[in-house]
Amino acid sequence: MPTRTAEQRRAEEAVVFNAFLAACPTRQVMATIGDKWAGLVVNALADGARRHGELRTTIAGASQKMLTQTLRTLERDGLVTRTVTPTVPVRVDYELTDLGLTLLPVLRAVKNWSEAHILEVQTARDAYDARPA
Amino acid sequence: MPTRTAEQRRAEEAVVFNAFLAACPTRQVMATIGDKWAGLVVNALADGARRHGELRTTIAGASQKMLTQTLRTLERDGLVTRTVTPTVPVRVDYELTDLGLTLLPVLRAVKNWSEAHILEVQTARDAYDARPA
DNA sequence: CAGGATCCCATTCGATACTG
DNA sequence: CAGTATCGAATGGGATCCTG
Repeated sequence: MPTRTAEQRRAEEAVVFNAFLAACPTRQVMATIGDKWAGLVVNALADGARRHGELRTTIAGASQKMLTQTLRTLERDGLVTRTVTPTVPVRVDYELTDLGLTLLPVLRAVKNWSEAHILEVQTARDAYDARPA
Repeated sequence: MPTRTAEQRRAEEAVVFNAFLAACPTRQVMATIGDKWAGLVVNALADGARRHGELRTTIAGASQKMLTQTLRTLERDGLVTRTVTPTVPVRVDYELTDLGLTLLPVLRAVKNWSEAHILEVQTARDAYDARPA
């Protein structure tokens, strides 16, 4: 008899795999740009710097909390810069970094695929949902 | 005095925006491929059909529940096919559809960017985390 | 072998209120 | 204007048990 059952072995493999998964570059990036708001923010900054309030109104659906949180994440990842002008009241501008700019083509690729194939996806969904239970 | 305050107006705009957001093709697609497991599954199927159990061991980190759930989503979106062979025991194969295949270049684009820039991202993160509180 | 059903914890996100 | 803090609802995701 083996010292470990198949289930135990699988559990251990899962741990290893999850560690690998956490280190996977693609997943780390996906976790950022696949974020609900991050893509929209990057897009909003594509044409140049924007103030916090501008983004707030441009991306009307984001709560102030999520907007700030998203910007922090992007800033931490080196994709945007945060510039504070200590006037009264304070002025804060966000702008894509060079690294952030290189991300735009990737986002466009996703956007292009989406717009090109969303109808097929939608059709497939409708068909699936209309299937006999 | 206006019949609606600025806050009320913003709240209404947010509702409209969220409706728009839900319909946004890019977000819908991002919601699928940005999923924790979907990308890995599509990748695992890139070279051809795989059985449920094969995927289970290939993607060791996914619980059986999440694997099935992910496959259902992909199937619903028309990205993979699910083929049941009614032997005993049952055999189920999953394979990318033509539509699913067109998604591979997009995933590769993300993967390429990730691998090319993850070090910069990591460096930025370290610098951010090491900042004076 | 494939996968449905349940339970349950962790995280996410939104709404609200408050600070410099 | 920009940002932080807190609370509660909703969701995601894992473990386990059970069925055809």
